Amino acid sequence: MANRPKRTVPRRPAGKRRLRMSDVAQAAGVSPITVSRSLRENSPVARDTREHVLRVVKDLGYVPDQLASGLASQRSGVIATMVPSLNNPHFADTVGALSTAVAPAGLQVLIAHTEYDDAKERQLLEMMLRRRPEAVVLTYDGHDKSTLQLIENADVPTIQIWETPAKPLGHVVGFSNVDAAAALAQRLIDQGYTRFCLLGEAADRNTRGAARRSGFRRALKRAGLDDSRIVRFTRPPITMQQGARALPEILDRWPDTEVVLCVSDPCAFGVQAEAQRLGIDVPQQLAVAGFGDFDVSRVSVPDLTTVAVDASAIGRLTGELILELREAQARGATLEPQTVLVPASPILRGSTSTRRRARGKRGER
Amino acid sequence: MANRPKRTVPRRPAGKRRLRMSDVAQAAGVSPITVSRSLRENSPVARDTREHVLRVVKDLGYVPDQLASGLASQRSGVIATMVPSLNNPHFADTVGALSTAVAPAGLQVLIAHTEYDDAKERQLLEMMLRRRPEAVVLTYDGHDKSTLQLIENADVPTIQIWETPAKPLGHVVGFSNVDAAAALAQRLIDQGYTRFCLLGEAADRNTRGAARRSGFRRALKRAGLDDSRIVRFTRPPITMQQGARALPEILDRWPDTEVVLCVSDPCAFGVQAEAQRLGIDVPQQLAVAGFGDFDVSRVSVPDLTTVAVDASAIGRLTGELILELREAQARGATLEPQTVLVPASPILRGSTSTRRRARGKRGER
DNA sequence: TGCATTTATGATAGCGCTACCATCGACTTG
DNA sequence: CAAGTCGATGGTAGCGCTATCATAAATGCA
Repeated sequence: MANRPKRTVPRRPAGKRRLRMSDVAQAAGVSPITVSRSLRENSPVARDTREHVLRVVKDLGYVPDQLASGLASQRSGVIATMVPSLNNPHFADTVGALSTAVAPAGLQVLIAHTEYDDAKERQLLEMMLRRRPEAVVLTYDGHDKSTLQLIENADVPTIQIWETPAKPLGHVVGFSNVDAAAALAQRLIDQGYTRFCLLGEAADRNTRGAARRSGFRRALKRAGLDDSRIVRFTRPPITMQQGARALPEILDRWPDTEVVLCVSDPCAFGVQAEAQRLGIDVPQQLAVAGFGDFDVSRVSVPDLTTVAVDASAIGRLTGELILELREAQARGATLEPQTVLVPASPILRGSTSTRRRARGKRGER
Repeated sequence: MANRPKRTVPRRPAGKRRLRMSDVAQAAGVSPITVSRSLRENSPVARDTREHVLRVVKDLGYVPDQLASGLASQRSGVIATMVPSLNNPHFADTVGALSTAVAPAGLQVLIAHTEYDDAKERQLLEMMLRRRPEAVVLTYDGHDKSTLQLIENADVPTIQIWETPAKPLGHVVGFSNVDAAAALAQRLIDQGYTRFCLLGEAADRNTRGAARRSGFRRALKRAGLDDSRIVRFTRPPITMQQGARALPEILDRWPDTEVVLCVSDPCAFGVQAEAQRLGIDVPQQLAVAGFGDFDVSRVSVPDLTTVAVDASAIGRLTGELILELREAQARGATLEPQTVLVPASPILRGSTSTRRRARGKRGER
């Protein structure tokens, strides 16, 4: 059993080796573990020792290696977040608030955008799971089976946001898109509107757009109104351009339409802009409503009726939930699946009239 | 030299232990290293062996641990990206394209948003450096000293995007905001406009907004025109609302203004919407131009004159550059600092008139 | 004062993977 | 046919950190 010779060449060239914890320890005259403890709060180190070590850390410009730390502690410090699209101010706000909320705990948010594609979602999720995230945040209700399997195997806390799924995978932070959309439609029905057209995406399930359409239709049906005037685009997100292109089709198929209910504000802005281009007065000849209370809806002329959602709150509350989960885990406890609701309520603005309207006006155009 | 007893309790409870590579190896009847090689392309494994191993991996639902892999290989698979704000369609496009470009190589993009705050930038950058990123992407020109020090110490390839800094830290993928803004202003000067007002952020350096203003002013100065009509907001990003609120001030201070040049499209849209609200015709009484060719600029009525920038191309080219760097590093080579330029050119649309204008029209309002 | 308890620090052994070198057999080549 | 070459696989020793246990010193309590 002859001893092989020790490694002759170190893996990293010795000349420009990166600083390690042991280098700091040596410089500070303590053991590496004391440096480790000094760098973490809530570790039993004498105040003087910690101050001294931190000074040395700063002087040397030492930056700890979180790959090593994560491997040893089995805590990656990563939160995996799947969003359908980065290019959506709401998700940007949510993710921003989430990362701000968890940053003090040293957690970072890793984002993947699925582009509303199941296969891509699965693949990206697996990529994220390799980093052993401490929580997975999903901005989706529907997921295909292999994705669900992946999450189940991973044994990681899951938080679904921007939704209230019928069968949650774990925790939930969101609101009911169905109810919020229905509430908006109801408000417009109350004002005397009767002929609605719905603008949204093709899918009939598993997207927020589908949920909103279903809410719109529920309100119309309950009021005994026609809920069959629907224009569908391919897949989300629906753009301003698509909204603009849809208006002529709507006017062509249902010339007496009074209100266009859109899956989201950008789409509604497109409709409104196209109406302006065509010389159709909003809201006198045609009313328009969106969903989400985007910036553009507050600035456009007239400003847009919509549903206000507090995107930042969703992110913040998600972050707080994650911190709770983490703390519970540290205590060896587990948290029951939580459902946190955030408000989402209609805001009536200039793009829909507040007075009861005479019927048929638009039909005469 | 008595042997201490071996650890009695394993770190992870044995019951629900996560699958490791050695489990896969055992199940497949090969050594762990063969599993490792099978999972990576370009590793010398017999085709049959690899297929067999991959099947076992799939059957067991094994997901490799990238913390461990990264630590051992000294390749984190992470690209650190600093953006000022997530809530900006351009950066969203750039980051999206970047992550799509590098995904095939197994790289993931870690994003931090600095909110245009130096201290925050430094802190977030250090957080990212702990993950030992393989490249750092900065969407900023100006950085304070301690940030620069951090990057220098980290010894990591750096790519500055959306800019062409005077003194680049490393590689660059972007365009000259100064030149692009000057080109837009020049086109408008060519059309006969003479009285310009500039709308932008407070800072005079180190932001894209400052660079654009300086480009606008350069063109005005060269044409012998007044470049002193400037309205400044606090800090970027400038919103639609801020644009809207600025218009009355502009009209008050310089009633004969012909053109409002804005630091970005959202701001320009705000100005245009406010003009509509005030009954000022765009472009007949007032012309408006933005920067960036956002969605809203193509849909609004009239559509907005702007500078088109290919945000996705910046991301894609950055990704390709990173892959090149990586490959070079694998060969033991190093790449000279590259500068990759993307096009950015003015687009004249309805918010500025294409006909030479009679002067003073607006003054008569 | 003596003993239990707490506090501060250290030594050791992994965390799960891959770099490095070694080995072995098959194949080529003069 | 010996010697070299190459392709496939494996053994070992880390990567840089922290969990765990051990130990020494300080403190509390009767």
